[in-house]
Amino acid sequence: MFLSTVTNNLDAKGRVSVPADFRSTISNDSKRSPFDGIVIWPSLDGNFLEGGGISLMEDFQASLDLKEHYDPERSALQYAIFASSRQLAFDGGGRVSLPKDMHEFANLNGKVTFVGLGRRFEIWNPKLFEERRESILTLARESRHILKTSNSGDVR
Amino acid sequence: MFLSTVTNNLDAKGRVSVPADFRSTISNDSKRSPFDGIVIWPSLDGNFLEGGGISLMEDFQASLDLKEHYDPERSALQYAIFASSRQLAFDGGGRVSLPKDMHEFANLNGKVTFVGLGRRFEIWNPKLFEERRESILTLARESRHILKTSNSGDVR
DNA sequence: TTAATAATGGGATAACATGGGATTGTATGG
DNA sequence: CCATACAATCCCATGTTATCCCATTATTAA
Repeated sequence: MFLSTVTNNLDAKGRVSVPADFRSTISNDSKRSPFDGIVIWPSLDGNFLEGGGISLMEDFQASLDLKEHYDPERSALQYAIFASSRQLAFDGGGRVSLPKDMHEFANLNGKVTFVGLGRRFEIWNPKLFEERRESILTLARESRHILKTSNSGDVR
Repeated sequence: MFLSTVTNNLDAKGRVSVPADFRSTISNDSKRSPFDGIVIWPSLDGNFLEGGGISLMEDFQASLDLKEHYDPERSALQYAIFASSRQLAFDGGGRVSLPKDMHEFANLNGKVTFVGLGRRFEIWNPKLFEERRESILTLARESRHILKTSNSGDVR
């Protein structure tokens, strides 16, 4: 499970260390398929990247298999995620190198922020993430009374 | 699993490098049947090619075997895929040579784009692919809220 | 303090995509 | 049956890019 938020350096070669906690999450989970690395793709929700272990893609594959072949949703998702994604292998130090087009998409330079979100994670420009975080937390505060009454402990 | 999108050169001899990731996907998967290459066929959905490893054909075969011999769907698919497909072996450098009729069908000249879609991939004229990609991603963005809920929450 | 885990920098090495020539194979006609 | 022409395949050479490997520093744990 991907938890916590970590900011690491993006070096001149385009490499960045994946947080050690994320790496161990991936290696624990990847007994099924032994790709030692991550998969990332550009988000549909904004200028940041989304990612996870290869098993995330396999789960996704399985859910696509349930849809009809001609289902437009199915091909939309295949293009948006499978076709737009990249597999990035870890080097000996647990780093991956982010492709240049991904740099541009997510406005990455110097530092990148990994945001753990359970099954998957996000990769942000730290400054943009801070703005996003502020606005989302504001929203959460405003609506927290709704959360209290509407469920008993299962806040997501 | 076939992931990401890669554009490579089509040389004067009609050869093109299959992306290294695709090749390793095929060789990992082909323990069942050791054909070192790909299988391609003209798509039924437009002017592009579809393809995969030989194991993909075996999966098709298996699902066709579930249908009755006289099932019209069965023979239609046999004609559309098995009869229309070609096996293309890798050369020493991981290239295949695309037959001329396939060039014409998919409007290939100079550069070709490999699009990973999980179990299979597509081969496009880069320009045509870009148009298709734009329209599909637009659709995906518009319906992404639906997509989120339809995929057990966490996979977008 | 010492050892162990992480993150990071940089040089050496291997992999990949690509072009061109040489060789083999295959179909066709004599 | 052999000879020829054409095309397909193999093989090697190249530049570029990515990856491997080692060294250094910082942080944490024993």
